[in-house]
Amino acid sequence: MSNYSISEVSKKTGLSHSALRYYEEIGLLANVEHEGNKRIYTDEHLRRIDGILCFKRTNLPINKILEFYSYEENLEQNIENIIHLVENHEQSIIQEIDMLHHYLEHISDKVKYYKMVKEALQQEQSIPEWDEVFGEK
Amino acid sequence: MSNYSISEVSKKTGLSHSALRYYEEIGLLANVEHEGNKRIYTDEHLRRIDGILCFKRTNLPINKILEFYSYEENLEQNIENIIHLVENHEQSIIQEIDMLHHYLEHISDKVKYYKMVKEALQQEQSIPEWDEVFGEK
DNA sequence: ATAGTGCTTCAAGTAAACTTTAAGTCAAGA
DNA sequence: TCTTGACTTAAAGTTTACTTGAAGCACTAT
Repeated sequence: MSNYSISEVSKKTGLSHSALRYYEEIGLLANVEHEGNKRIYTDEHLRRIDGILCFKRTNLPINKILEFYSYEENLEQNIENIIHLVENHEQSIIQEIDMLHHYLEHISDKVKYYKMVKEALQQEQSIPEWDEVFGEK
Repeated sequence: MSNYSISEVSKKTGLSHSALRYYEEIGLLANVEHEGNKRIYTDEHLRRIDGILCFKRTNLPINKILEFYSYEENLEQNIENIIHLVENHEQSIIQEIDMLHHYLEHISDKVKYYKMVKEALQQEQSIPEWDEVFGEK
């Protein structure tokens, strides 16, 4: 079990100093000891930040992340709430992935189309129209 | 080819009146005619909005969407730029999907874990610890 | 003694993407 | 004629998640 300065945590997690202080201020990162006037982070904090980043990167807003950790503090009373929260989040990630897959096709079609346009320009041919190429879609 | 009021477009696209006016203001939705004091949208506009929403929903920021349509206005001069933009965007969607898949596993583990906790509570057994269950990960 | 480094606090500022508010226009219906 | 409903403009306000700035403390190196 080691202790870390804010700079070390920043380096390890990719979060800025100010973000770390902000998370502490809003109660997302609790129990950070202040030795003298300096913060000391532990491995416990690093694990918590990992969890926070997992939620953040899947677009769970900070107030929901706060909600999650508040349930964690009193798990027995909030077991239904926490299951509800993580299941909802799981579903929203699945839907987000689906949506991205769907629109990715459209974007890939755009890539194909503009590459055809480039070819046509190089060959001094007429520029293909979208509907000629992807008319059926 | 029909014409549409702002309310009709709002209903069809899901964008609010104010969002539609905002898009026009920043130049994302151009050539909207104003008959008397009212906006008239065409099928052309609806297609454009479809395109905008495809970009938006895949998290391309508005300034990049503006950039895309500015290249479109002068495609021959900007064919390289537009290919670059859409290819980059395609890659970023692919990466985003990968990341979501990755973190989805973690979230699904959380779902499993809290369901086990719930079971244990109902059976009045001891609450499993995370590391006992997912210790290897 | 002085300068530099790394941290501190607190308040104010920022960016993106709209939304809200206030005040007004215009045409149709009772 | 009066009101209602859909629309208009312009400016200010909102939300989220931080970032930046100003001023200061504590320790080390010169």
